[in-house]
Parts: sequence; C-alpha cells; structure tokens
Amino acid sequence: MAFATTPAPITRGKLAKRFGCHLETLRYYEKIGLLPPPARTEGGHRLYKIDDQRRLRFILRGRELGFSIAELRGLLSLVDSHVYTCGEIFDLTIEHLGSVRAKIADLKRLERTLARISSECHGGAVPECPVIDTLWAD
Amino acid sequence: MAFATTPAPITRGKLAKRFGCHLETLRYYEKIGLLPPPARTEGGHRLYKIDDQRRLRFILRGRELGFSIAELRGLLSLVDSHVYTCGEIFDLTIEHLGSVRAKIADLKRLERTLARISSECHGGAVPECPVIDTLWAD
DNA sequence: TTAAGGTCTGTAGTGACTACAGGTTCAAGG
DNA sequence: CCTTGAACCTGTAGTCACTACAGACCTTAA
Repeated sequence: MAFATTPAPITRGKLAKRFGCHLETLRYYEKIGLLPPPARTEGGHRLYKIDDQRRLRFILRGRELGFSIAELRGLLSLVDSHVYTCGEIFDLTIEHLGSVRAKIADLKRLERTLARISSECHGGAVPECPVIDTLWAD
Repeated sequence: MAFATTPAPITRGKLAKRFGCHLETLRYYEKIGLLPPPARTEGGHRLYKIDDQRRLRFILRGRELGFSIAELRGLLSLVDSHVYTCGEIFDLTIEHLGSVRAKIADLKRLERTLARISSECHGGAVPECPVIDTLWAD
C-alpha cells in the first residue's frame, strides 16, 4: 500500500523550465522578496518545494494579467494575511483594469493618428512625406 | 524700417517650459546624441537656437507618436542625410503602427480576462474570491 | 552689491528583468 | 571511485527613457 509522497523539490533550472520563465527571474523575485528564500542543498543549490512552485505560479499568472510587482506584493500580502475579503481583491482588480483601459485608450489614439498620417503618404522615391511634415511642422 | 531679427536663443529651463518637457530630458537627449550640443554662454549655460528648438519639437512629437528613441534616431538620420524618400519613412511608420496594434491586441486580451474574472466576484466581506482562485488554481 | 533662483556637473535611482564572469557543486558515465 | 561537463552559485552591470538629487557655479533684478 503506497503512501502519498510529497513531490521532490526541484532545482532552479527545472523550475524555470517548468513554468516557462527565465531562471534569473527566480533569483530576482527572491531578492525583491516576492518569493521566500527556498531550501538549499548542502552545497548551496536552491531547492523549490511544492509551495514555492504554487507561489511562483501565482506571481507569474498575476504578471500575465498585467499586475505590476507592487500590485502583486499587495495581493500577496493580503493573501498571506489570510484575512482578505473578496471586496478588497475586487477593488484592486478593478483599479488595475482601469489602468489597462487607460493604456488601451492611449494606444488607440496613437493608432488613429499614425494610421491617418501614413494614409496620406504617396510612398515612392519622393522626399515629400506627410509623416516628416507632421513632425517638422510649426 | 525694422530688419527681421533671429529670435534670441533661450536657456534650458525656458526651452523645457516652452515645450512642456522636463529640463533634465534636454540634457539626456544631448547626452545620447539626439540633440546636438548647443551653444553656451561665457559661464557655460546652454543656449538653444531656433534650429535646436525645431529639432526638439520633432523629437517630442515623435515620442508622442510612440516612436522609441532608436526609431527616432533612425528617422532623424534619414532626415539629416537629406536623401530619404517618402517610401522609407512610410515603411518605418507602418512598422511602428504594427507594434502599436500588437500592444493594443495584447492589452485587449488582458482587459477581457480581467473583466470576466472580476465580473464573477460577489464582492463583500467573504474570503472566497474568483480573482484569487484564478491565480492559485492548479 | 547682494540675494535669489537658474544652471552646471556627475552620479544614482526607477521597473522588471537579463546577461555576464569567475568560481563551485552535482550527477552520470566509465 | 574518478572524471567530466552541465548546472548552479555570487555579485555586478546593462537595458529603456527618463528623473532626482548634491554641491558648486552663473545670472539677473532690486
């Protein structure tokens, strides 16, 4: 009869590969205090347990959702405190969503302008160019 | 009968104020070679002539259009060479427009995900939260 | 003449990593 | 058991586009 075994801790390179992040990123997250210092071998190599892996996944997913390191620090400290409420998390998410929407709006303005200017280009080997004219104009 | 006078060159602070940029930005653009080293007073203070001001305006407008410093360097070197064609500038603009559109697409994906997840929130003082669940999920 | 405020320089900090260099440890093959 | 080569360790520096000093110097208006 087999007992449920804790999965073996893994090294930095394997963790990076497993989660598709750069291996230096792991050291970076540890340095800035997002990841706790992991256990080590006798020789000093890092060994990441399953909890470390879960935390890393949390962080990487947060990054994919566009949360900044500071925002993730906030989320993690709430979660670590075990006294967060859905309302608090919701507020942080909505705030972040607002900043994403603001960025989209900025970029769309940009896109419209660039599209308009470049649509006025004749192209070809002439030196008259609406893009340059726009940039130089008084 | 008055002669047309060249407008007096202005100092760094005044230039920054006139164009609404940070005054340290001017020193930065000079250091990285986007702006040429301007004339100086006896005491060493910078004096920006009308041509410097035009070039700065070009750069700042380019930045507003989202061109990177490297892209602007490319645009400026074409313009400085006096042998650019509208076709070349058009290509650079279209490439830039493509990267703006790619960023918009990325952010829209993000926005949809964040909106979906947060719409599942009940909010309130409970610790169950779809945002956190998403980040923690296996 | 003096006082205030603008400008000079070099350097360091931001965010979120990434890229070394030079040394140590680990694991697999013989 | 020994060797070899890959993986890992550390600290530091680079990226991008600025921004923020500190401490000294210059300019200008009263």
